[in-house]
Amino acid sequence: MTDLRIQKSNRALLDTSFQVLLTNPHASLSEVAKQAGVGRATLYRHFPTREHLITAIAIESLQLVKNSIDPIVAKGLQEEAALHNMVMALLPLADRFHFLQMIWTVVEFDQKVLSLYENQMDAIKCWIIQGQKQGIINSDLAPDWIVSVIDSMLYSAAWLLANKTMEPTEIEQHLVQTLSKGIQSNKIES
Amino acid sequence: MTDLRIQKSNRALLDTSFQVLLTNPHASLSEVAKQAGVGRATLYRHFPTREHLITAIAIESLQLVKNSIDPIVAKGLQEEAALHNMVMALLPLADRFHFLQMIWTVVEFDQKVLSLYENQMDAIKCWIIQGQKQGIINSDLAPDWIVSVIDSMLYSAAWLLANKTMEPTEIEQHLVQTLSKGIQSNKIES
DNA sequence: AATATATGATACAACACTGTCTCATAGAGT
DNA sequence: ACTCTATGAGACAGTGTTGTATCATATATT
Repeated sequence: MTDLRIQKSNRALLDTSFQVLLTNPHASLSEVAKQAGVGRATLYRHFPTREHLITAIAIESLQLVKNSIDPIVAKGLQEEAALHNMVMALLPLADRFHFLQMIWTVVEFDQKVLSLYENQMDAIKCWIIQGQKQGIINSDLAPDWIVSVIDSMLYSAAWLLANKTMEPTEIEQHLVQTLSKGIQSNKIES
Repeated sequence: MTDLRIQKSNRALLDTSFQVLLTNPHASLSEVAKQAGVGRATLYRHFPTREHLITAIAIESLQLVKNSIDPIVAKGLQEEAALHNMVMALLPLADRFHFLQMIWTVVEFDQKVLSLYENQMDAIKCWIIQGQKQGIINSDLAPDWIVSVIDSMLYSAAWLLANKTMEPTEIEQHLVQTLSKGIQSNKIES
């Protein structure tokens, strides 16, 4: 039914352009196509404009994030371990966060992408608020602040990962530790 | 001696282009000149190329940061208050950090700027290491990680400030609190 | 094997931005 | 008041990118 060639090109373009644009948000589409091992014309057949391409990557990134987060959010934030799980689930997607954050400054996003993003952030925010009610998360801090901190620390982690200045496992530990101490409720002193 | 017009144009260009490029790193120089209320030709007289302009902003930003940080680093990190002071000194310059971090991904920096930046980061790193030896800062965390976290949290703060989602004073409190708890040594339990 | 179609290569016009140049003018310094 | 010069406006060529169109070829699908 569906031509294999289409799927192959599509995947190569989606994957490669993500990598390329992550490194250089203003790489030309010639460059992207070249790196993807695909003709420039083919790129335009799959994605009519540059904006379409970026939007597609953004949507896929948000979908990946959603898939990782949803089950954890669903379980609720009733124990400290949940925060740990969240960070561990998000860390492999740090580069996707990085992409969204970076491209945001360069491109005006589609309304569809915007609402996807906001829904995602709202879900985390509600989850945080629940954690605050449960006494897990420090209630002195505004939920918006906490979400923003999680976001930016993932960015940090992604940067250090990309530049290979630290070992992935070490970054994991540091991220969980710093974040936990930074935002957890200080009521619990065992 | 020095023509006032030169100074006026130079200041307007430096200030405005910082603001404009902060919002959109790929704004054209026409746009920059227009916003600065200066002719495009004048911009090119002051800064021969786009790279010269960006380099000039970067150097000024690093200088501002240096001026704020140096006295605090000089005092050393021997008490918790020092960390507080550092954050408070850096917060007003969060947008400068934001700029450096953002432009970094877009432009290959001059070697001069690069070494300025690295010296700055090294100074903070040494200061952190000192704090670790003093038992103020958590020794489990790599200095590189801590520097990166400070950097990214400032970014967070800058973003929230820019988007006016939170009050400046509230952001200050949250920033100091989250950072302190996140990286301070946990030996001290009063 | 025969047909359909996705692809690569290439040419093309439209467009925006860069950096250079010129010239009249407004505004500095003396 | 006079001179010097920084500025604004505009024209200009060069360049790179975008998006469209065409055509022969390779490769799926049937």
